[in-house]
Amino acid sequence: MTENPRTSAEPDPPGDRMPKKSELPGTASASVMASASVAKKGARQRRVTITDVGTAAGVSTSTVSRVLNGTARVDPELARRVQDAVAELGYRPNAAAQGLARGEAGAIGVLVPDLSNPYFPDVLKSVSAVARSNGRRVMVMESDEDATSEHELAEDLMRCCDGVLLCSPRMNRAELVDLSLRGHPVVLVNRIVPGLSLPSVSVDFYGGMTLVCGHLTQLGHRRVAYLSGPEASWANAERIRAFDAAAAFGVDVTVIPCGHTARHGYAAADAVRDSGVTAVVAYNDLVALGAVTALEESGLRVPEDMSVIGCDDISLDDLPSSRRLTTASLARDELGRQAAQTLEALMAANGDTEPRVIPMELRVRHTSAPPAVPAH
Amino acid sequence: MTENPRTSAEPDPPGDRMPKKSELPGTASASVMASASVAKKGARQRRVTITDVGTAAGVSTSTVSRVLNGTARVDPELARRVQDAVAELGYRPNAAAQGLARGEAGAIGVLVPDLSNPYFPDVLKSVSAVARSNGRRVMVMESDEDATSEHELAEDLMRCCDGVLLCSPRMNRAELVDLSLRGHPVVLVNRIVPGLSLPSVSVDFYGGMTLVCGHLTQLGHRRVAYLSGPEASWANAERIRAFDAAAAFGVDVTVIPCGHTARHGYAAADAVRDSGVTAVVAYNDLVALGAVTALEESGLRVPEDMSVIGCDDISLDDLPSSRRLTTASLARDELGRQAAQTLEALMAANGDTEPRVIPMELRVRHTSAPPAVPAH
DNA sequence: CTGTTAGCGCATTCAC
DNA sequence: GTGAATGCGCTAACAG
Repeated sequence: MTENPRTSAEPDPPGDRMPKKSELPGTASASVMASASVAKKGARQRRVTITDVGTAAGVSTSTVSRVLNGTARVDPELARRVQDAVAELGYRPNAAAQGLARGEAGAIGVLVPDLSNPYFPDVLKSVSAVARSNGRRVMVMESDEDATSEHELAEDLMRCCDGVLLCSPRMNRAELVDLSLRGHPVVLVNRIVPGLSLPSVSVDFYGGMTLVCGHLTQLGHRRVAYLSGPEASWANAERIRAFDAAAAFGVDVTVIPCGHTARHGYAAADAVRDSGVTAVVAYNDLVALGAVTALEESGLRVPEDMSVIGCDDISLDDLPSSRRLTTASLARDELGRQAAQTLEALMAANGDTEPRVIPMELRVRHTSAPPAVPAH
Repeated sequence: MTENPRTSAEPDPPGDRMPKKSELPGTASASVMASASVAKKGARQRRVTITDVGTAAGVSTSTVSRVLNGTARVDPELARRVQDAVAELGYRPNAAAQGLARGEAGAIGVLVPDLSNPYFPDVLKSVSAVARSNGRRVMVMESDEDATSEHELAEDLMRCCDGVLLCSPRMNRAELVDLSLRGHPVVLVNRIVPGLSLPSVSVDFYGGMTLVCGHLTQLGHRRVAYLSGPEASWANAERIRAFDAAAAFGVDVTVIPCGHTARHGYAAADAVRDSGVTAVVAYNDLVALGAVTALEESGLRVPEDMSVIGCDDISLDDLPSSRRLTTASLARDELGRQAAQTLEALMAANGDTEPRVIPMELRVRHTSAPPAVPAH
């Protein structure tokens, strides 16, 4: 034990200090803590309302509302009394009541298929940033890659949020149409459905995979495997579409059903070996790294014996790996930001946003190389 | 292109089918789609309310409410008419109004410091499972390891949720006390604050690290480094406390300030080398894997030259890595389940739950071995 | 500038 | 078993 004995355990010694004025309301009057202490947890006492505040401050509820929301000018003296009362009573506005009266919830919802993939938390961060800058909360829900529950979750979200971001939705077209008919702000992220009137922001996976194929071709690869992701994934379909097109350049792509996790990639390694390819492209970086692991465990060298290419470029920041994965990269923060902005515009009825597309770039790193036995 | 040409692109060919009856309400009447189509997105038309349904069905709003909530017996004929009207109109209850009237939001909130660590999504899954089984939504917020914003986010959550789960909160004791005084259901996950009246569910990190130290000792290690996590982390403090105690067994632990991500671990590798230890314990698996990567890149062999031990055991399921990390493991789903149940009990006023502790187990895998030059 | 009056959409007493 | 009336807590006209 050399350093920093244990100071980090309790940032503040017990009872050391009370919250600073700037942190908490309720420091204006000496009786604050006393009245707060009354709020024992046993007695589910009636929450303090705006009326209580008004009474305590000797003003009407409208005035309280005004100073709290800055809706209109209020006599400084009254404002002070209100704020004191708020602090004194520990008043917090009731979100449901505000929502009802204002006609909006003050929150946006985000539905994602899988939080375990660092990809989504990253997107979420920038979504949250713009949402908060607009004074809105963010409500996250995860469908766990389950297309069945997704529609219901989306409905839930729509019921309690002013707008919803559907990330990589797996639900079928009909369900999407159903949601789009609600007249509720919804934007699609990474899913483009022809004929659907929903704004969308998506990544150019087709372009990204085309770059990957080009890279592989120039390296001399001819036979390539693709570890396919979730069946209902639009992103997956786009990647496959790119491989289709690549056939014109002499690239023969074998699609191997796989999945979206490292575990899936790990399990698919045998099939990759057996397929006789010299390179494999994975649905995403997680799958790719899983595959690399299994491939190496089975005695193959990457990239000498087998090139492995990922997608999403999550490895750099989020994943620990001695393998610097060659991958298709995108600005996840930009994706999140544009999605949130599009939704914001929609909610402001400044809609009619045309489909936005985030480009991909090829990142050549250490898992791609010419094939051991060049084609021709 | 060998298989599965592109069928997965659109699960349903455009216009192929409408939602099945079991999936969606609104199929009862032939005019459903027609009326739904009226809901153009441009005209922010008034949402259909329970009154509209009542009118359409020729009953009072109370009756509508009754059939919708199953609150009381209703004439089957009327019930049918109500349900038809609901379907026809595409009625969805307004969450805010329900919340206001019922006096509860129908949701619980979960605050986590970092969604990018697979640890939290895992916990979230089981929290969601029990919440949903209780008919409650789950609202997730991320503080991004920022102790400053955490208190505010928690307040936000409390305002719109019936109960809140504070996971690994970084805020200081005073802020925690402030929240605990609100008389609002809150349970602490992975943070124990003496004298605080909040129920808690936490992992026995102390015990876990003690096992790790024992393992290392028996292997023959005497000089060990600890890559320390966030300063405000209780879990981090607990780990350090265990190292303190381990000193009695002749283990000399050097604490190296580090962080909570793989990148942090990667960056700290030099310091580990320089410290002259034969083994290093990381704040978590992410950090450990980052360290392994850097260590190996610098020419050291793991575990021959340096043992590396993690914490949380996320590598197995979530992380791709050719390194099977020796680590301290816990049942994350159990942690989430117990936390959610404790909160549920609190909300039902069946509170007074005593602190729950989730045990840790040692998982000896491939990154720990006897030191190259055994002590003595 | 401020107080009074109406709802927001729904659940829930009450009478019938 | 059903409808009418009341109120949840708050905001937004509306008068003053």
